[in-house]
Amino acid sequence: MSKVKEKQAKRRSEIIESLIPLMTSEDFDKISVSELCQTAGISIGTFYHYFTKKSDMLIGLLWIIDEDLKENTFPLLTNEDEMENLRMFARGWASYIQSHGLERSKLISGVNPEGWGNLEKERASFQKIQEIFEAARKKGQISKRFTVDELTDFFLLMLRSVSTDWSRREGSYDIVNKMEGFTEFFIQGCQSKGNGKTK
Amino acid sequence: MSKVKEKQAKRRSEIIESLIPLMTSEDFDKISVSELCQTAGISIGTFYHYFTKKSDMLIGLLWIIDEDLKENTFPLLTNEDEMENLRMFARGWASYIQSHGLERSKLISGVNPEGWGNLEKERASFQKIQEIFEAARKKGQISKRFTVDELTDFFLLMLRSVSTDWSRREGSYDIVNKMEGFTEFFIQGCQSKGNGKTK
Amino acid sequence: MSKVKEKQAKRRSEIIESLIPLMTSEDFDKISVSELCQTAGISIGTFYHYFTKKSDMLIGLLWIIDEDLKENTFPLLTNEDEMENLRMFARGWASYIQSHGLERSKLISGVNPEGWGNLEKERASFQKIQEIFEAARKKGQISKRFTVDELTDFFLLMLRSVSTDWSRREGSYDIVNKMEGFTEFFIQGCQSKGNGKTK
Amino acid sequence: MSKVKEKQAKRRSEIIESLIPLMTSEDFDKISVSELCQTAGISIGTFYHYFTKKSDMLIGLLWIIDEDLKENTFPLLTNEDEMENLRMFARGWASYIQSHGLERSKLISGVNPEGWGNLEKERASFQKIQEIFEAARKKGQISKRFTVDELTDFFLLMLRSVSTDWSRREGSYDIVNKMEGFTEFFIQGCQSKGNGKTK
DNA sequence: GATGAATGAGTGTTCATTCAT
DNA sequence: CATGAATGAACACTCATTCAT
Repeated sequence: MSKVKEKQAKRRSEIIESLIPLMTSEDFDKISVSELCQTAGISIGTFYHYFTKKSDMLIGLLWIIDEDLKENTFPLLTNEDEMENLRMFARGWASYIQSHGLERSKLISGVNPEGWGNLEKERASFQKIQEIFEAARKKGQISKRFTVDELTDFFLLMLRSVSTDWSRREGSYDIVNKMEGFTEFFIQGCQSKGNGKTK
Repeated sequence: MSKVKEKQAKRRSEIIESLIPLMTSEDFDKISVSELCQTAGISIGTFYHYFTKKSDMLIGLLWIIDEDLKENTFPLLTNEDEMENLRMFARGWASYIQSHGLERSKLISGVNPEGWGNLEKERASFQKIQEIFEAARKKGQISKRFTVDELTDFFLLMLRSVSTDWSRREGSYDIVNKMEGFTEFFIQGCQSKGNGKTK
Repeated sequence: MSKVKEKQAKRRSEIIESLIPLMTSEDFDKISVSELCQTAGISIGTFYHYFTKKSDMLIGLLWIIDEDLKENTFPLLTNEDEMENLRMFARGWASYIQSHGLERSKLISGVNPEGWGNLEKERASFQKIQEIFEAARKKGQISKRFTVDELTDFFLLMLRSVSTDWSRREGSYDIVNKMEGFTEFFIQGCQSKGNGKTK
Repeated sequence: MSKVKEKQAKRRSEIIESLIPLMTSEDFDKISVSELCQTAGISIGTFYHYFTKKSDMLIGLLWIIDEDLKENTFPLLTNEDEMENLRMFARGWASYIQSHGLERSKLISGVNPEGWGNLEKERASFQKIQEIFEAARKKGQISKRFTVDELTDFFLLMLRSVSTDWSRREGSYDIVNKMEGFTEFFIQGCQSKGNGKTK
């Protein structure tokens, strides 16, 4: 990357970083560009100097977060037991939130899933989780009642759910611990064989 | 209710009913009032005759659905075993969807959760589920790892998740059966005691 | 047409009429919608109530003018001698300008030909002139040096040229008489057989 | 001119030359400065180093073209018969287009006549044609029906018309020959004495 | 009760121009 | 000389809401 491009990329990241709190506290569609600019302390012209379209900002934001995830969490997911990888993923995710502050909690698992079309499906986190479940299915670790897609959706929903709750309570408890609990919840659930109505 | 009021309420309901397909197929914020009116076959003036604000329509819609739920599903939730009530609720909900068509599936558990403020929390379905979990907590049926609010959120997320998946696949499988599977998934999960890493 | 639609059409025409002076004095692209609205004494909302896009206004304007032309001038163009029809067209056009005021002079032959794409080619006036030249070609009344398209372009250019001049001089001379002169200029020119360099 | 100034002028010309294809293929107003810079391979800063305003570029462009015209075509216009000078001008112009490629055809007679204010009237080509018609008037070579200004306008319109047509057909015919035909058309027309309806 | 014309603040986006480096 | 980051007014267009008929 040339010096100029590098500088641009840096500034772009700075702007994005400054917008994370706003982005996570409100629906993206509900935030106007001028609001975005006021928050970032830049002019509208500057915004459009760095982002071609409003939605480019969002994509940039997700990209930054995914890069972090890829770098720090994905390398740890090498266990033979896929359920262990699931635990690892959840733990890595919870730690990430804890070290980067409240705001990002929603962004890893998806900010505003509705209306994103296929954007979410292309994201690193989504794909990684899907990979794990696919491997688990092959190894016979998960109940045949549920499809891989369903479990992926559901696992992401859980991540979102815990993160939202933690945000709502303003980080008043240990999210890593809580996350472990829910992960077990999840793992027990998806391994269940019967229909629960055993006599 | 006076004769006049009754007539008004009836017309209001008619309008709402005619808008359910549209409401469920798109994000409420993305639908304009004029689009709403065109679909319902009424003028903008008429719309504002029956609804003070655009969002009143949405509230009315949810109210209608909740009424149905209250009338047909709630009376069945009288079992001593709260987990059984949970199963009942899920089954009632799945049946409702099956008999009323694809479109309403999202509306029971919430159309556009984000940005609703506290609207969701005031809804009958949310409150009923919360009641069940509170009772279950008192009876010691659920793990202490999770709060009632968390479980309520999570259960609703699951309902949404299954319904969304079913919509996406255009009703290609038996939702009642699928729902039972996920309910068991859920029940097993929330009864889990350990953290899964105990040897 | 229903009562409502009729009323709408009337109002639309009123708005267009009130904008003719502005439309003819400046490049359409250079006039902003808000300027248009201020001139017409309506709000931006009202403008968009009657016209879907800014350019719809322009099309409406041309339509009104063409309708007038069709009604009053076209029926006269029945002479066997096509050059006589050309004279008639030019005279009808000049009269129209004289009775409707300065402003419309440009609009018959085209306001801003550049960037119109094929809009101009679809206009009644363009097509009528083309028809006349085609008939003239068949009857052997015009030199083979020039194509029908070229002559049509050129004749319209002449109309525009005279009208622009007359506007510039604020109607200080008799346009009908002037037009006759130019029409003869034109007719002599397009009947020329040689290449002018005969020794 | 100082060495520095000279170098500046040279660079300015280079930039202008590199922009001719773009300038002639699109409406000047529709081309943004950044587009101009990208095409010329310079930065926005550099552009504004050489041109005070965007429109300065256009004026510079016309100036270059006019210089060429002055140098190569004007010296030939010395015939006693002004109509011969007109033929010469048209021929010189057509040759110029043929040797410099399609793109410049519009630029000689004017790129975007509308909205130029008096810019066009100050251009060398306009003034030269006007001089010819003035001389012709004095010598009694042209009909008294038309003013010098009208004929000048009209002659330029013809040049534009032929050039536009040639561009549109991508140079598929011999423009010099075509131009001769139209010049004769024009000359015959402007020498006409009667009103054509005399018996 | 029913209508739809009218409103105007608000939206995302463009772009000529300035200026510190 | 050259750069491109920064600016902000301006643009076309949307839409929830009001109100006279």
